[in-house]
Formats: sequence, structure tokens, C-alpha cells
Amino acid sequence: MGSIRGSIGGMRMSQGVEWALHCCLDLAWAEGAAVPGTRLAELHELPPAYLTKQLQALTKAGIVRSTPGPRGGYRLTRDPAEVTVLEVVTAVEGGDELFRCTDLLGQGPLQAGPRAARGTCAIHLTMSRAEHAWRRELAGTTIADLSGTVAATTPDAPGRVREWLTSR
Amino acid sequence: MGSIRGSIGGMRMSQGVEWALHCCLDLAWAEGAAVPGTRLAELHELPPAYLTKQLQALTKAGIVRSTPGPRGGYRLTRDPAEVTVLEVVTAVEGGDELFRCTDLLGQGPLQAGPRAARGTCAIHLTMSRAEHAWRRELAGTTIADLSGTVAATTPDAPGRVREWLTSR
DNA sequence: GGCTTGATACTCGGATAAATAGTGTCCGAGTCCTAGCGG
DNA sequence: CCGCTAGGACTCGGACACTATTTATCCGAGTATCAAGCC
Repeated sequence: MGSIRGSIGGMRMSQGVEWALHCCLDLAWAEGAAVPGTRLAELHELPPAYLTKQLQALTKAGIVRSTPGPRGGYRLTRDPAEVTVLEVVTAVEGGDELFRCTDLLGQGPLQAGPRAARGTCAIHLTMSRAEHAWRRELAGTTIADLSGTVAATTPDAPGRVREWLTSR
Repeated sequence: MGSIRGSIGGMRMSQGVEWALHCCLDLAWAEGAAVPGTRLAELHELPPAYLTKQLQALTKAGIVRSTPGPRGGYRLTRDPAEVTVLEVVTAVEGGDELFRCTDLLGQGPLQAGPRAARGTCAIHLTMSRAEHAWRRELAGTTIADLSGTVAATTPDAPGRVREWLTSR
């Protein structure tokens, strides 16, 4: 009862981000081999058509490259160490800011001055700072880093995934 | 054209957060005087009934205190210096994490080990770290800080708002 | 004149609809591989 | 036996429904104020 249950859900990140991140990891382990979206979907037990949609976003962002037809699929365009988590998040979620300032100070009966003209309001400033810190953290981690972390706890995982993905 | 236009909107923060923050600022300037939600709404030209809903969330979180009846309204329960931006955001948006890990590694044909049992996966870890940085920034700023920033650029704003709010 | 008492107006609070974004699915366009046919 | 050609199967990409969340609104419950009547 002490919780906020009754009122508002809360902003959460799109499911697609998690999927895209995992797929990037898988593709890194595939080491250049083309992997169809269908294969990735059944590896994680996800809806294939919808996962394709997320991979499409990665394609538009230039993170992966797709090739149609038999033996086709998705491949990373760059080295895993050159792809940051932020890039993936931005590709799927879009680049707009979390907080959108509607310039409340500039409107209303008081018209607290045309502050929009000379800079951002205090609230917007604080939010931007926080968001920047968030992005900085995300930009500091690459797909290769994630792979390393996983390998540290489960050394055989990459190999097993690679084998399963490339198996006929 | 280079943008992500076609695919996905992007996660953005609820409008209510901005409204709630501005209202906290207004209440701080009101200096303990009770201000009805209706008054706050017309100050910012916002839908009154919906703004009330946000203030309701602040009430449940214990940030403001409401009194019904004539001469009633909302008041801050604490000193503006003791209310952080994070508290307001959490009150309105809810406390759950932005990134929700669905434990993709633990499912699927490979079953990469019951990692859920021994800790969080690499992706979840990175996301949590970034989110923590975000929260830390938000927790480092108080309503009083915001007030100070505004006063630095527009010294007469607090007084004007106070007078307008407390005028019959 | 002071006090009781009733009505009134104003406030918040939760329950109820409309709009928007996220989720999920389907079918068509394009490409490569494969198998058959002819030389 | 080798090259050409037609078919087929597999892939992605964008267009089309469905569900959940956000946004917005309304009406009822409660309370302090105010005014009138009574002592």
C-alpha cells in the first residue's frame, strides 16, 4: 500500500533495447557469419517478426548490415569494441531527450520573461545534466566489454552460442 | 532522412514530472501559504483536473500536504532544501527501473546457465550503473537549488509568483 | 452582543473515458542457391 | 563433362492490427467559512 501502485505506471525502456543488445552480443560471437533474424528469435524464444523490426532499426543506424536471400542474415558492420551500448539504445529508442521542456515559465499570465531566448530553464538544465551522465555511462561500455563480462562468468557461453548459431 | 523517423517514438518522461517540478517551485515561493490546484493550473495554463492528479502523487509521496475546503490547497511538507528532484521524479513516475531485464540468457534452447541465481547479467549491470548515475545527479539537486538558479537569472520572479498566487 | 446552528461554497480524491505509443503480425520484393537441360 | 537457364526457397523490409500506457475529464466526499437566528 505504501507503494505508488494506484496512480502511474512509470517510464520504462522499450523491450526492443534488451533484445537488440543481446542480438549484438550474439552477432559478435558469430564472428562475421551472417545470422538470420529467425535464428536469433528462436535462440531467445522471441516473436520473430517483431525482433526483425528491432534489427531493422539497427540496420538503419548502421550498426549491422543485412543481406537477403539464402545464407543471408545480419552481421555487425564494425568491430565489437567500436560499438557502444549508447549507440544501440539510441538506434532503437530514438535520440530525443527523456525530458521534454515545454517552456512553462514562458507561458501563463505572468510571462516570466522570454527565458527561451536566452537559455534553458533551471529544471531543463538539471534534467539535461542527469541525462548526460546517463549517456556518458552508456557510451563508456562497448559490446566487446559486455562480451568480456559474460566470458568472465561463463567462459563457454560464446562458443556454444556461436556453434548453435552457425549450425545448419 | 538519416534519422530513425520511421520506426520508433522513443521513451520520454511523463509530462507530469515537469508540471510537478514547477508546482514544487511555486509552492516553495508561496512560503507555506496553501495554494489550490486550480490556481497552479491557471498559472501555467494547464488542464486543472489532470494537474490535480499529479499533485495527488506528490501527496502520497509525502512531499506536499493537502487541505480541503475554503482557504485550502497544497503546501510543501518540508523545507525546499530538503526535497530533491529525484524524490519528485520518483513520486510521479514510480520507482521502478528504466530497464527491465527479462533474463534472456536464462531462457531459450541453450539455457546459458541459471545466471539469475548468482547475479545480474552484463547488460542489466551496465544499465543499472547508468541509471544509478542518472539518479545520483537528480538526487544532488534540490528544489531550493532550482529556486536559486531561477533567482539568479530572474530575481523578481519568485516575488511576482508569490504575490500572484496569494492574491485573492 | 455573543454563541449556536445550518447552509453554502470551495477543496481534494478516486473512478471513468479518449488519445497516443508500444507490441505483435502479416504479406510482398529481392536475392541466392539448386536442379534440370542442352551443348 | 561443362555451361546455361528456369525454378524454388529463403531472406529482409515496410504496411497493417491489437494491446497497454499515458493523457484528460467528470462527479462525489469532506471541510472550513459565512450568515442568520437564538439566547
